Amino acid sequence: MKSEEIAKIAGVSRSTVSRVINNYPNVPDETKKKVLEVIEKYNYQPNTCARVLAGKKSDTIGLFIVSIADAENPNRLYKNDYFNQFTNAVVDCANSRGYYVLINIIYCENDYRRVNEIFLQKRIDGGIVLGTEKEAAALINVSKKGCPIALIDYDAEEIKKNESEYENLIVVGSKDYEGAVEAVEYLISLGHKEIGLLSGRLSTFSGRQRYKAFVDTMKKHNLEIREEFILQGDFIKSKTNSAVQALINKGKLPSAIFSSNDDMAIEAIELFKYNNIRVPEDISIIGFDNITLASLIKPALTTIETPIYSIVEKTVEELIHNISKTRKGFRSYSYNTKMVIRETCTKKLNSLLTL
Amino acid sequence: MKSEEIAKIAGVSRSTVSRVINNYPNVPDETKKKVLEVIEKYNYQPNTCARVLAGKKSDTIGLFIVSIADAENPNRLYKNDYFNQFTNAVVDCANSRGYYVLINIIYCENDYRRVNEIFLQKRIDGGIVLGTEKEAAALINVSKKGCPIALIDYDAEEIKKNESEYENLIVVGSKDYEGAVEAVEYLISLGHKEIGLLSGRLSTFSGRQRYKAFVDTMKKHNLEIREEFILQGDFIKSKTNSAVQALINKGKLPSAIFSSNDDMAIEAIELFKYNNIRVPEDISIIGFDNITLASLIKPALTTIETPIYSIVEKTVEELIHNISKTRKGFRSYSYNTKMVIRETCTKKLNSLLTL
DNA sequence: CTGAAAGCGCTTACAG
DNA sequence: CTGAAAGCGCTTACAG
Repeated sequence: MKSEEIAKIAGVSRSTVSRVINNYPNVPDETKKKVLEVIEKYNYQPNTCARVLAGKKSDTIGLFIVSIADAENPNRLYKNDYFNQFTNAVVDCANSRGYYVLINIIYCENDYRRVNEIFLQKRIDGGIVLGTEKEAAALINVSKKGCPIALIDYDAEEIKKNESEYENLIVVGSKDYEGAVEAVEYLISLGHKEIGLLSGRLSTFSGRQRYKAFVDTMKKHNLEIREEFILQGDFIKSKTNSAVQALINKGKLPSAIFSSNDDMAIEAIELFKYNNIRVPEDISIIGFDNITLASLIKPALTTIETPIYSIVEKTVEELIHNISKTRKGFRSYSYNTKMVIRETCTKKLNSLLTL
Repeated sequence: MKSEEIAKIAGVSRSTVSRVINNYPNVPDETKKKVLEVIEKYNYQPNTCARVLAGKKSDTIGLFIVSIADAENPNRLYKNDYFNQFTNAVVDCANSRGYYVLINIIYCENDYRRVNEIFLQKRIDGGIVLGTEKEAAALINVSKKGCPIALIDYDAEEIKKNESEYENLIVVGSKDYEGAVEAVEYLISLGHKEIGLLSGRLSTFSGRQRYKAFVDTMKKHNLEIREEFILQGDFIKSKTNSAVQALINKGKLPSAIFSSNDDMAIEAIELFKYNNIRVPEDISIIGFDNITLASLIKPALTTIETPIYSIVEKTVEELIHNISKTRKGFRSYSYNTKMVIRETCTKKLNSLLTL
């Protein structure tokens, strides 16, 4: 069934059918009604490709999930709680605003060009990039070519320097620096002085912010930052496992750890348990993100919550503004985090743990 | 950039450019090379809509997630571990085979027609429906209109009766009946006689299978099925919560429960804990699915694992076969489940719990 | 207010 | 082996 057939049955021209479908103002109610009835009766749906080819939007948002670091895992997304929450929030928010979502996973650096390809293929009206790494420059160029792009977790300051070039770009994220400061201050307020860091990938903005906040806060309190207590987990469970195991093997633990995300914190807790190191009695640990798991593990994880749903909702809304040109110019938004105190942190005890 | 420009630069016609792009056999290597170089140089990507309009496939699979039962929750997918795993597996499998994934959530019965709409709009080459309910008849009709559809978790026997009508349909699932029998047999083998059921939605195939397996196995062992121990959780946390709380209020508990999925089992465990009922000392509980959480909660959940990744992989593969007509006719596949013993089930103790 | 016609960017018989 | 041309199903100036 195509518009011409609808037109014939309704006794009008294709043009009029099209005007009805696209809500043109100057169609008399009677004509409109007649056409709509035929459309309804025959369950007619205009061919999206024909519409796009004729100049309409595809009403589709591309979601690009950067999963480069996890390259060794064949099923990258399959059990990643953090990405899951984002993905689902994007689908929720976009669907409820009449947009379709085309999901893509960026497995390797070479895959970055897929963003450009998919845009050039006219499959999407705009894109959301999640887990943006430093190498994302290519993406930013896509936005220069006219494709509205929203980056989640990216350094907005860097872009602001040349703001005028980035008309089609949006950056949304959370106040990770402030959140991480709160986490470290909390540990210090509990009496901890020997505090370790489980660091995320420094090629991500959030990784760098959380790292910097740790260093700054320790310095502010004149606390020593011991190199052996800085563990490079890179937001990856397997890396975290080796790093923590190496620390345990050395025999000397900090009394508390700030972990740059919950995934790593949970991995560390599992490993401590396995080595008969009690959390929080022997070592306190605080995470970041507040993923679903955080409240369900035992002991329940104390952490800093990132407001994922708010971030995604804003991202989708602003992206749609850029797509429909109802707003323009580079914009960035940053949401407050919130500390969620549960069971994995306690006051520094006097007794020192001997392994 | 369009194919005509590429043609001009390469000194050939549009037709030849198209033949190169579509790998026609009778293009001399030299011509092919020349065209490919220009394409490469200018980073040309053919417009997907124009291709589809001219008769090509869209290389896009629609993923439809039926989330009707959760209608009271505004962010339906956002924190649903079970759907997450499926979604991500679909994206993984499809992307790695060169297919794009268009995700849609079916919030209410009225949304079912979106499957048809999206297909008529020519947005997708085929669809996967997850969480199919009995009302899915409409979907099956879509497949009759020529859109390849794969149903996950649906009663294949019902379709087999009129198999020849369903050329474009595929059904994939797990052997839930056998898995549930194994779960109940396990509880019985531990000495339990008073066994309760936390039942899933009976409008789903898996819900019915798991229910039937419970009843059959109890009968087989001449064990009484007490009506007050059959709790209708409908696969929903809030419903489970009320049902379990009502049971606790009555003051008489079974010594073991078979829960039709992990989500409900975990909810029940939380509630038991809150009421100072110990798992597994006071009550044993076994789940179904083996979601990520199952191994992480404390006590870790004993459960029946559904091989999600295998199911999805097969679904995507067979759907692509139907799309590209390399295979045809109704087919169904069912995967074995596997019991995963952890910490929530123990031998029936002699001491009776008094609340 | 509305129809005829051009055009969107491809693919593919057709003819040579 | 390859080009000219028709056609895919829409939208939208254009003209009336």
